[in-house]
Amino acid sequence: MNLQSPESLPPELRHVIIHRELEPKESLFQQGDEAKAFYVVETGRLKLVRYTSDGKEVTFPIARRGEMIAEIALFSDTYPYAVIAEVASRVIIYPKQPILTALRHNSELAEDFMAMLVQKIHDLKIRLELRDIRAAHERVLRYLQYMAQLSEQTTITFDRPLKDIAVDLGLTPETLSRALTRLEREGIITRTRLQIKLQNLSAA
Amino acid sequence: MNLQSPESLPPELRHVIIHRELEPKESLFQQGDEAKAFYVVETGRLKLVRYTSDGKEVTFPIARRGEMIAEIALFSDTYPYAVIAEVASRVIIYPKQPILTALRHNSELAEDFMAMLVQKIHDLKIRLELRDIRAAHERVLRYLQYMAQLSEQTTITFDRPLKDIAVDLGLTPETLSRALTRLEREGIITRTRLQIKLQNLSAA
DNA sequence: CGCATAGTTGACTACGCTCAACCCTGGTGG
DNA sequence: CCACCAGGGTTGAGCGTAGTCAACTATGCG
Repeated sequence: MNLQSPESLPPELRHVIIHRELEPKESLFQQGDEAKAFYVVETGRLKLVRYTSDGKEVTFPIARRGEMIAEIALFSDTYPYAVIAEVASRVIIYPKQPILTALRHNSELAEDFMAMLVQKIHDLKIRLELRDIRAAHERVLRYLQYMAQLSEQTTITFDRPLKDIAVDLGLTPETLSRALTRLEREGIITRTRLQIKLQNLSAA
Repeated sequence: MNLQSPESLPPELRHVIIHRELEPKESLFQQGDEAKAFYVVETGRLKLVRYTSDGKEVTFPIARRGEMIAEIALFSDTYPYAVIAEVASRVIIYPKQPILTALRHNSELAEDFMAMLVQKIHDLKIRLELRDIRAAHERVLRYLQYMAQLSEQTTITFDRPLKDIAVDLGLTPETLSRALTRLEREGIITRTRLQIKLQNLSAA
């Protein structure tokens, strides 16, 4: 049972979910809208946009397939931010009341949901930790090590452009590029296009 | 019913929880230890430390009373990081199996737990968003606005030293100090010690 | 009264950002 | 098949700002 793959859900929940296709720039919901559902990304790439009281906006990327969007909706009346598709995307819609009811009555589902939340917390912490590493090349290296660890490989293949990785890391594409060439020059990684191989995981 | 205040818990859960006092520098658990419990901070201040494969360490502050620690333990076999008390601290211990059982059988408790997790995700996202604001004074201002919004006040009183705030914001104390004096000089805030008042929430 | 710690201020440095030019690749159309 | 174009990636030069180090002040506690 898994909220990321609806076909595994129990029938009473499976038939209340809807899919929605979004075109580039189309918004899934606006900041302040009534919180009616939470979502899971099926395909595409979206971003979260928050408008602050002084009118500026802060954005936050939502990239990965299977990522939850607006889980806060379940425990809040309105959305505290807007979500906008960056490219054509497809999401699963879980309407608030039905999913809350299902979570209450189906402990297995609730457990899966909790595990997803916990995982997300872990991911966010990692990302925040990375930001505390000032030196770009070290931050990138730590990121690569983390990715390698996840996939249990020493070679990482990116499924999206480096400039997207850069914003995830809080760097500009230029700085990321320089950091990678530096790591390569120092013999810590080798790379071909979007493939990067870590050389010696043990050494400093 | 609330995991942050044990007296509100049902008896079957209340009598399995334990409290633990930690002295400064004492560790709650080590990275790689078997995940036996998750925790909630009652008093004090702790930090999370992760040792990377190349021996360096990355830390992460855990400050607030009521904050959960190691919720990942519930869905993982080992702790992926260590937690160490920075000052004398006291935590509630929720042993893994009993709490998992309670969450399965008590949907109200599960809902409270999910709400806590969702809230934590929200907090982490906000913190991550703040890091994307490069200019120190703007980052600080955004942080102050966010704090003010939470407490629905225009005056913020800090319960911990500014240098702790600084690390939360990813700044050095010196830079935070300069940012605050700048905001004050520009008439955006006024302050006395650890009290800060936002002047005009509307203007840029 | 003195000590420890927090906070402030100053001078200098370093590193990431910005802007700009250029290369390379892949896709499209004549 | 080549010409063109668009986007990603790389490289370079210069700048700005946060970090670092150090000295000093303020505050609170024994």
